[in-house]
Amino acid sequence: MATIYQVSELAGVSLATVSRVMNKNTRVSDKTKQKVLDAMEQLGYKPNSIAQSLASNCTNSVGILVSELHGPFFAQMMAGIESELRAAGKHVIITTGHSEEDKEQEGIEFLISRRCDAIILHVEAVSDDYLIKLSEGSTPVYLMSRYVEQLKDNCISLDNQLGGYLATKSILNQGHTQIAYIAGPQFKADAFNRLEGHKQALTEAGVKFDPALYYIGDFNETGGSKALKHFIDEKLSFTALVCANDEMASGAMKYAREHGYNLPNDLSIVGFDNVIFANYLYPTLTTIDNPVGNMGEMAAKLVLKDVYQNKNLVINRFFEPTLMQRDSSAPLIK
Amino acid sequence: MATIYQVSELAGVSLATVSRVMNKNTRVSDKTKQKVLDAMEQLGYKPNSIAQSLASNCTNSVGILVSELHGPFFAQMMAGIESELRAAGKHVIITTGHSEEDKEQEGIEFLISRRCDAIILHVEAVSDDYLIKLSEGSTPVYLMSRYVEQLKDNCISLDNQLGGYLATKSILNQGHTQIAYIAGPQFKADAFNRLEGHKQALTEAGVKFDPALYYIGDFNETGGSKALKHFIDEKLSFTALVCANDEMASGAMKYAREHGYNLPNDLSIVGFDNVIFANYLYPTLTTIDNPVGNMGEMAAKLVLKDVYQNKNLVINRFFEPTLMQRDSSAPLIK
DNA sequence: AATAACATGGCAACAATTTATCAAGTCTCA
DNA sequence: TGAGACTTGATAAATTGTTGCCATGTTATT
Repeated sequence: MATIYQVSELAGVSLATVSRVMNKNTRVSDKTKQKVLDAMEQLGYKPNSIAQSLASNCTNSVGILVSELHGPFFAQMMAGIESELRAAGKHVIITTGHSEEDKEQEGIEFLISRRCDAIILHVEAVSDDYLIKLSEGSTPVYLMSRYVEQLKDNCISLDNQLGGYLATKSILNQGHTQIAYIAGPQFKADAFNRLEGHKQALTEAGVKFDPALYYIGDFNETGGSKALKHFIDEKLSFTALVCANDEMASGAMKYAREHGYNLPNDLSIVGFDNVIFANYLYPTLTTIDNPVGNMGEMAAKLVLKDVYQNKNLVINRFFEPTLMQRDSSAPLIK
Repeated sequence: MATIYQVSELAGVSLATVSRVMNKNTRVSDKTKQKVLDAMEQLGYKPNSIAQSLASNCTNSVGILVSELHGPFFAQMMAGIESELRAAGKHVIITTGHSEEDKEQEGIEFLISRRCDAIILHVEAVSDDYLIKLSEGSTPVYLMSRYVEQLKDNCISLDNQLGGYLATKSILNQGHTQIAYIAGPQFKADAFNRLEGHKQALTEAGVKFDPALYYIGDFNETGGSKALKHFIDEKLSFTALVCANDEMASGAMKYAREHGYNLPNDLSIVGFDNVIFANYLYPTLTTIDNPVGNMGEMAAKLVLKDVYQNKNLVINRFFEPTLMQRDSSAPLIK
């Protein structure tokens, strides 16, 4: 690979001048500039980004930690972050945390040891205190879908409680009062807040939250199937089922169908996230739209603004979910 | 951040000794080793990976280029690659190519300019010649789901033709002979070979390939809907529909249901890839299992073996798809 | 013609490691 | 006690840039 020295030699200019052309700092005459650019072209010169990083103490890379690489939720988030950063010439280093405290910490340390200019985290197992301490270090930390008061300027969050509220409210509005709820793991802030919203809607409607109609799933399809099996095996009476995400809703739908339920007449089901396939289930899944792709883009913009001094970016740290009424939920038939 | 100098000072040993401890090359007495490790611990020393890369000409990073970040197919692939590399202390830099020639080239150049130790590509738009030329450069190139004869040692591929064959064969075995086919974009090798397999199965069964029952979709859900609409609008007669991937199959299923079809009795549908949600559609989708996660792991192993001298890895460059018979396809009712 | 402004060269310091080499010291064992 | 093996230090070169400084040369302005 060609080095800056070879470029300066071929162009017949000094090393400093080549550097000036590259960094657009000081003025260089158009003639000289062209000579240098031609030489670069001819040699196929690409600056060694490793050496640049060492000298400038800036790696042009942003670390991302997500729970899982697969799954439509994280995919949309990463796509949002990547497209925005890529357009600005930055790149992403992606790691996974698997929602386990030690793996999340390990992933974070890994990203920091790679000297990322900033890290964007979707962490679930690590404590608030750890995050606060972490952000006192030299690497700027940004949080997705998690709100920590002391770090509020660096949080991009969704009003999950509102989402949970909207989901249950839509079901209540359809006349249901016997409503089962499949929650996500309660150590995950998203899952906890969605449940809070569910309770809020119930309270508001004067319906008592029934712990028997509450089950904690794992956010996967199988968790949804298991949960519904549990409710049915317990011979509980309910006409609607609210799920903390679409995967569990689809698992529950499958189980319901296999056990003779006619959807949505026998059971109304609502999901959360509005992942792409929610619209291709049968019946199409009523769910809460989670603008996770936009949130990813916004996180990237926030980094570009804070860390890379990209001034003219308008930042919105809060996103609101909306109801997507489809066919899997319907008015209660008396 | 602490440097190696500070460690050597605190430990009271020379710089060379610290380096020896880190790189486990030469023997160092246990006593000295412990002193050094203690000093590192105390200072919270993390080697600067940038400087390491510069000096050792090895970045411990592998570049990955996929078409899209979202979508279950790529997610599973990336998850496979990442988990394997991560376990070996390497990390991944991920970029997208959007199946467009210039974007793919740009992405590749980007990864090379970051001095990745190797790059794993799932490219679709770029030519074979370009790839051959590329692999003559100093960065080792590996190809996923694309077979180029001259680079065969660096290709991890699926027998897509066999997959296409199996899909159509299963439908033929159920007595269908009027079979519509929704293909993927034919410049994509995967899509092309799946179609070849389809034709092969037809020929073998003495059924003529009917161009009228052939439509090129875009590999997305909407493409599947559009294709089926086309067949129906043309008033063509067919009892089965084979799709080149699961997304299009799910789009077609949705359209069929919305237009009064009773699945699978009125129409048998088969997909390809066996993405997770295929099993949660209604009816559950008969499809061809594509072990893309395993293929990702294998690509990572290949890199570990070739580039990082990890000897004891057994490499399998060819994968075979298998039929997943589910409920969306059924014997023809006469 | 004097002065200022601009363009460029040349040089050196710096970033944090790896790698190599040579010399010196320590220890073991016969 | 002396040979040989092992451990460690000291030092320097190499990696590929960035950055800043001062000197020099070239134009433009008044």
